[in-house]
Amino acid sequence: MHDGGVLRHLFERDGMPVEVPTGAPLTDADLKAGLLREVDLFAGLSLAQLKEISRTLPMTTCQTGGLVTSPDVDEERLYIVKRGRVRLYRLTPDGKQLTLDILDKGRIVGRMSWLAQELTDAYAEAIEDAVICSFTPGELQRLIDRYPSIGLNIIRYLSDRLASSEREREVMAFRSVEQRLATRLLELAHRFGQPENDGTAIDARLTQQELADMIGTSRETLATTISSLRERRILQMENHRVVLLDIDGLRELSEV
Amino acid sequence: MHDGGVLRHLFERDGMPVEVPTGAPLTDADLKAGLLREVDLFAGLSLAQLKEISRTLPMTTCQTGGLVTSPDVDEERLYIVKRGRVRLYRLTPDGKQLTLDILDKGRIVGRMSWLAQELTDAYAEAIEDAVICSFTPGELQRLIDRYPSIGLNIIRYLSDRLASSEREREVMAFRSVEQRLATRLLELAHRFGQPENDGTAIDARLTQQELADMIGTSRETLATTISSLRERRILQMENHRVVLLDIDGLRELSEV
DNA sequence: TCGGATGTGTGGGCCGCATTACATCCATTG
DNA sequence: CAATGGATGTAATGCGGCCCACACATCCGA
Repeated sequence: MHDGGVLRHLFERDGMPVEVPTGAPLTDADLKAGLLREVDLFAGLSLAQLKEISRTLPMTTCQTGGLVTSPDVDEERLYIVKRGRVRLYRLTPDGKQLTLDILDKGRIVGRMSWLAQELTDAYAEAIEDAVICSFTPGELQRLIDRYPSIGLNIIRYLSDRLASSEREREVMAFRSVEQRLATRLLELAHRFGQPENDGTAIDARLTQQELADMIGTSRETLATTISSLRERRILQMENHRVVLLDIDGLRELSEV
Repeated sequence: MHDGGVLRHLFERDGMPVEVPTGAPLTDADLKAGLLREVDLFAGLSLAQLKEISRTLPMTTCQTGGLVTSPDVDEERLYIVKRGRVRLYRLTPDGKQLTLDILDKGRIVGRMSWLAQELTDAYAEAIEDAVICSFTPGELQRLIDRYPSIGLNIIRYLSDRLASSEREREVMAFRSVEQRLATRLLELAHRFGQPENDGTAIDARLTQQELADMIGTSRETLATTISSLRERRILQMENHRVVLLDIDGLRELSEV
């Protein structure tokens, strides 16, 4: 098993203060309002309203590798990613990880008794330096009372997540590793892809272990699958960058 | 593959009117309000408000085996189960089914562009005679405007579903068939169990195929797993009824 | 300069499970 | 009453993928 993550967890669990929502709070109101603007949760609000909101919300930074939150944190709180990327994952008793989602700008995680149970057993780790903003349940309640559209935005967000989560269940149940990998790479390309001379690069540093955790397989199996796809000129992968060379071929694999 | 479901789908797809929200609408306002009362969605509303609501909502019946709705239905609509049980499942291109959830009293499914994408690719089939009530997006919007607590109830509901869906992803990724079966049986017992002289019976007619679809395995593998558990005096299963004899043993299996 | 981490590539053994192929054993229904 | 079709039990076979055990490369910090 890949012990990096696990050991870090154990370490941090053992009384070490979780190092995270600890960065220096940002101060510039306009900057903060600008960041909020890109958040789906606040879609439909005016800039003035965003400034109003941003005055009250603490915004913190979290550096790569830090835990934004974990099941061990008792406090109920909702986190919104403003900048950077956060990996949401579950940890099995024997140390295996399953990455549930990569959250970027505008996405939310958290746990509140009356909302968002999702994080009950999931860890959230910054995989890039991230700017995070967070609420308590009370603050969120106030916001919803004042701006009802926020409630609707939450509904929309949760139901998107639910739809894709249930799609994943089917994929895990019936598809081979190669098919799951193809599916996942296409999705990553859709979300983080950028054209490159000879194909589409996925703009994220990914180790093979991380990819394996996303599709629920072992590091070794993933490596041989990648090799096979590389031989077939479907993709290439070097120093943590994946470049898709034959999107159509990949799509064909994923759809069989 | 078990073609019962598939053939029925094909049949119904081919222009046959989906036979479902077609039962005679119920008329007694008090009865309807009583049914609404048990629905989480309307938690927190007074009986008078429920009567008010029930006047406007169509309530229909759907008999065992009927499809409440399917991805082929274009209309956007939200369904609430009042009576009976509805099985929510996905269908793969090659005819395999994965049961996502069993919905009973008070649970909702549906698809709306601004809410509840969940049903985008899922079928909902009554596995017992059911009473269903449904909204259009407009009606729901009106209800939320009038009774904001409904919006919060939806959020709570979706986030529950999301949490359990993501738990399922982990289970599918890492657990053996026996472990998945144990986990699922415990969950079914929790939701539908009733004590019996020698154990806990699961109050639902379940074929082995249906159980297999719930945990994403084949009918044959499930049969041998059941046999093994039966030999170990952990459960018994006869004419579509499962009785758990050794809950602790089962829990031990599921937790390893 | 030398370990020690950390990431990658590959091969062999083993086992879980999908698949295939039957054989019962009902419950219908003609 | 046979006949049909659904649900069940079980055994043989093959393969995908996990686990283990390496060999190697790169990038550190001491």
